[in-house]
Amino acid sequence: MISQTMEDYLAAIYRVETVAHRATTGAVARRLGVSAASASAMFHKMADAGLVRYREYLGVTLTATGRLQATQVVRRHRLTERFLTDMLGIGWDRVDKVADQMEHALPEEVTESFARVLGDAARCPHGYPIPSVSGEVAVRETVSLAQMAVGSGHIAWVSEDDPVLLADLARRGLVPGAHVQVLTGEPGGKRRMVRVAGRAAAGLQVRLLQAVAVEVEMDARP
Amino acid sequence: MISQTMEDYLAAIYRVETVAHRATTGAVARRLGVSAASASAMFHKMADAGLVRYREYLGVTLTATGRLQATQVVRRHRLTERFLTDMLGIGWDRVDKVADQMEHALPEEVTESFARVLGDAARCPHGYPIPSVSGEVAVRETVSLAQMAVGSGHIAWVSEDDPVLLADLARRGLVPGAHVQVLTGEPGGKRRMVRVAGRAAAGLQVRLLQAVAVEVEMDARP
DNA sequence: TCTCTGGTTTAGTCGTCTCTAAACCATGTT
DNA sequence: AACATGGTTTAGAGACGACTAAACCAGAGA
Repeated sequence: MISQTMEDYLAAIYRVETVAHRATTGAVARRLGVSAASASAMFHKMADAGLVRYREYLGVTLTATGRLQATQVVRRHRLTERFLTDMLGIGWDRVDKVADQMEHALPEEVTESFARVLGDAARCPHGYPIPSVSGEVAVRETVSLAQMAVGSGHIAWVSEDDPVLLADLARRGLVPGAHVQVLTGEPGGKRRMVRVAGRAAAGLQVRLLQAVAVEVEMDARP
Repeated sequence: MISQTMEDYLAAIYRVETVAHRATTGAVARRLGVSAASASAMFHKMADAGLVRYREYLGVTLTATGRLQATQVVRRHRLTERFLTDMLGIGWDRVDKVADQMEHALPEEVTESFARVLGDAARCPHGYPIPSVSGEVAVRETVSLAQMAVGSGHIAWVSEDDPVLLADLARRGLVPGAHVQVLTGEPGGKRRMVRVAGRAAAGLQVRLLQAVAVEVEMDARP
C-alpha cells in the first residue's frame, strides 16, 4: 500500500516539518534529490492516501496517520545508523547516507533486532531521538551553540547532513554528550570563547556561525 | 548499469546452474516468483548486457562476467544470512527470505563489514560456501544423505528453500557440521538406520527420501 | 497598481518491471 | 507419423516513479 519511495518522502517531510511546520515542495525535493515536479506528483498521491494534507503552492503537513508512519520510518533510520556505528564501526559522518540506502529494505524484524542488541538506544549517533515503537519522541530544550548565552551545557545533537562538517566536528570533540562552556560573547555574536570537554576550542570562533548545526542542552543554573 | 532486479536474476540463475548446468526460463521464474514471460524478457536484457548466453527455448548460461557478478551477489546474500543468525539471533529457517529482501539494498561497505565482524565466515548458516571477494568458491565432495553408503561423515549443507523442513531438521540435530552415521541399508533404499551426533535418529527413515536436501561429506575410510 | 522573480504545478514522456492472453516449439505417446 | 502436452516466447498493456519544458501563482519592489 505504501511504497518504499513514499516512505522516503514521509521521512523527508517529517524532518522538514520539525524545523518549518510546513514542508514545501522545493524543500522536500532538495532533501531527496529529485525534481520539484516529482515531489509535487508524489504529494498528490500521498494526500489521496491520507498521509498528508496538501495545500497547493504552500506545501504539505502530515496527518496523524502520516506522522505515525513517518516516526516509524525515522525510528528505523536512526536505529540503523546506531547499528552501523556501534556494531560495524562505520564513521558517523557516513552513516546517514548508508542508512538511507539500506533502510527501506529492512524488515521490521531486523530493525527491532537492532534495537534489542543495542539495548534500546535512545538516540542516533548524531544525537537525534529515536522514536519509540508507538511513535513517541523524547523532546529536549536546546539552543544552537551560536545562540547560546554564556554558561555551560552538553551537546544534544548535531545536524547529520554534511559529512565534511561532521568529520570536522568530531575532530574538535563536538559530539553529542560533550561538555561545552561558552565563556564570553553575546548570543549570535561573532567573537566568542568556547571550551569543549575542558579544552579551549581553537579556531572555533570563526566557524561558529556555520555551526548552527550544533544544538546544546544547557545546564541548569544554580 | 545492472539493476537490483537483474541482480536477483543473476543469483537465481547461479543457483539453478549449480544443479542443472543450464537455467531454464521456468526454473528461474519459479525461484523468483515471477511469470515465465517476465523472466524471458529479462533474459533478453541480460544477454544484451553480456551477462548470459541465451538460447531460445533452452535457457541461459552465465558468461564469465555474469558469473563473477553472480558470485558477488551470492557472497552478499550468504554473508547477510550469517550476520542475521550470528549477530541478530534470527532463526536459520527464516534468514534466506529476510536476506533476499534486504540484500540488494546493502552497500558493499556494509556487507564487507559483516565479513569483518564475522571473522571472514566461510559458509552460510545452511552450509553453503561464501564466495571470496574475487569470486572463488570452495567446492566439497558430497553425497546426499539418502544416497550415502554405510559409513560416517559430517553434514556439509542443507537446502535452505523450505523453512518448515529446516526447522524440522534443526530439531533432529541435522545441522551443518553434525556427525552422521549410516548403519544399515542400501544407498537410495527405504529402510536405513541413521545416527545423528551419536543418537539414533528416530523417525528419520521415513523422511529420508524427502531429505535429498541434506548433503554429507563422508569421512575418509581408514 | 504593475511587474518581476522564484518557486510550484501541469503536460507530456520515458524507463523499468511486471502481468495476462495467445501463439509457438519440442518433446514423448499412441 | 500424427498429436497432445507442457514449457517458452511474443504481443499488448499497466503501475510506478522519474524527468524536462512550459504554464502558472504569489509576494516583493518600483
